[in-house]
Amino acid sequence: MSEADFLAGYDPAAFPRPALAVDLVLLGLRDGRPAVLLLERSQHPHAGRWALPGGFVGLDETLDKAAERVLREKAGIALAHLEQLYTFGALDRDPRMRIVSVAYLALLPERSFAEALDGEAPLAAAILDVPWAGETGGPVAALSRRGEPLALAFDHADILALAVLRLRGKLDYSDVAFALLPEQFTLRQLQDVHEAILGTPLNKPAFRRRMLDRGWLKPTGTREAGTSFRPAELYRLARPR
Amino acid sequence: MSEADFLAGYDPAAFPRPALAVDLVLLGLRDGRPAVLLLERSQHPHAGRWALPGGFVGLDETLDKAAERVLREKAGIALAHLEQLYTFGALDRDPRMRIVSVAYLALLPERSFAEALDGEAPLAAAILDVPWAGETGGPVAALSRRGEPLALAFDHADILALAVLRLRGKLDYSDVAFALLPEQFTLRQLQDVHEAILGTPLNKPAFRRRMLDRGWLKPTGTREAGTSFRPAELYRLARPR
DNA sequence: GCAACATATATGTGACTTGCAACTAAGTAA
DNA sequence: TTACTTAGTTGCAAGTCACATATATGTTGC
Repeated sequence: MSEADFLAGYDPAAFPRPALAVDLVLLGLRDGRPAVLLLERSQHPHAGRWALPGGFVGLDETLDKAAERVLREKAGIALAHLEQLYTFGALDRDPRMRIVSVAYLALLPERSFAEALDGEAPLAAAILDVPWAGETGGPVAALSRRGEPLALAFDHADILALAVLRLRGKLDYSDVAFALLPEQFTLRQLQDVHEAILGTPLNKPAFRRRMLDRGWLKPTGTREAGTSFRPAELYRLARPR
Repeated sequence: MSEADFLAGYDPAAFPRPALAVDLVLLGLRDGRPAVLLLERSQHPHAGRWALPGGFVGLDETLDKAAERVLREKAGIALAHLEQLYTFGALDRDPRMRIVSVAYLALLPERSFAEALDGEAPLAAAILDVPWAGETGGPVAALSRRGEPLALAFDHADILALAVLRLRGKLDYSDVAFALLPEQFTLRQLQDVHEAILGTPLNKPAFRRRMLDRGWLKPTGTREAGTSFRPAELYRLARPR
């Protein structure tokens, strides 16, 4: 925009602006299935429904910083892989006022996910039920521990659906999968992550070859402990994330 | 966010909000190279620099609608493929005040691109010089007609770089390329689009097979006109976009 | 009407990738 | 020592892709 256009068409004091928020999809794995951390809303609107942790963007913080703050304050998580997902701007997405929300995807290794659940924040885990294959897209459901679908607040079902879609799309050509694993992991664990996200079984030798040929993995020389059978080699990311 | 959190932590009247804008990457092809339409800024800040067309998001319009409006009002383009790219929220991206901008990618077929250039809006075309291969990523330059790099305003160089990156990534598995072509086109034209975006030559028979095997294309039965050699078959998209 | 020409379109082939099944290796447990 | 379970490997068929080559079909010039 030119400054003339700007001054002529928009007086920042005179025209009200949409509010700007960030919402976080806190995604991890539970029992080999994708899961998210949600907050139960106690007040209307959408009281009793489940919502993504979110917060407003301060004037003095970037979007990424706002997402980190929400991660810390609302979920009690110090560190996680965070990436911007999409910005949702429907007029009626929040009944109170116009709120535009920048959705972020946070990927939590199993341990962080469990710690966040046990922490101060009143978070609950919900299994993501994805009824479509590949990158078809479509709605997803968040299931309670008993397998019942949870009612989601606002447009958060759409945000969850997009999160799964994006993750599936990036899984094979990027290193996001490692954000869901501890620092050291076996190839089987890596395959389990891929299978959980994609929702389909993968061929073991082919997967192994592909991963090792990529050159991202470095064997540690140590093996996993505590198994009652042959322990697998532990790997780590060669170029740390 | 819970409503309690919301009311406790954020009084919409008391706390100032970032301004929210959309910026458009108007992308087309010129002489087999990717090109964008830019506006020269006449006022400070960044007077004399080149900027993406943009505008503020109204309280009563969605992000997509705001992008359509900018497309119409600032570029005089009635219709184009529009998709959200990324939301830029650095604190100092605009020296006047805090502005968060949702960047959109608009894809223009050659004809729309030329019409926009000849229209009312004072747009100029700039060739995109992409000095990296594949999806490496990195900075891009906008070149004037004489091949000199143009000084870009704000963080618009970053936005352009991301636009190229995204387009390259989506080119092969989505149908975005067709948004850069007229309704009817030859396979050679389609290949030219791919080569221009990717910045590398492609193998003809392989490209042809891949495209035809996808099942997206439908031969029209007619051929291109005006060639001084064997005219190629014209295709259209089977499932219109 | 006929060759020259330029490009469209099709075919053939070897290198590489992927999916699957069967195999060997290495640990625990009894 | 043997049974068992999972880790990790090997071999091969099917499919994909890049490249070279061959054929087809329009225009242009004579």
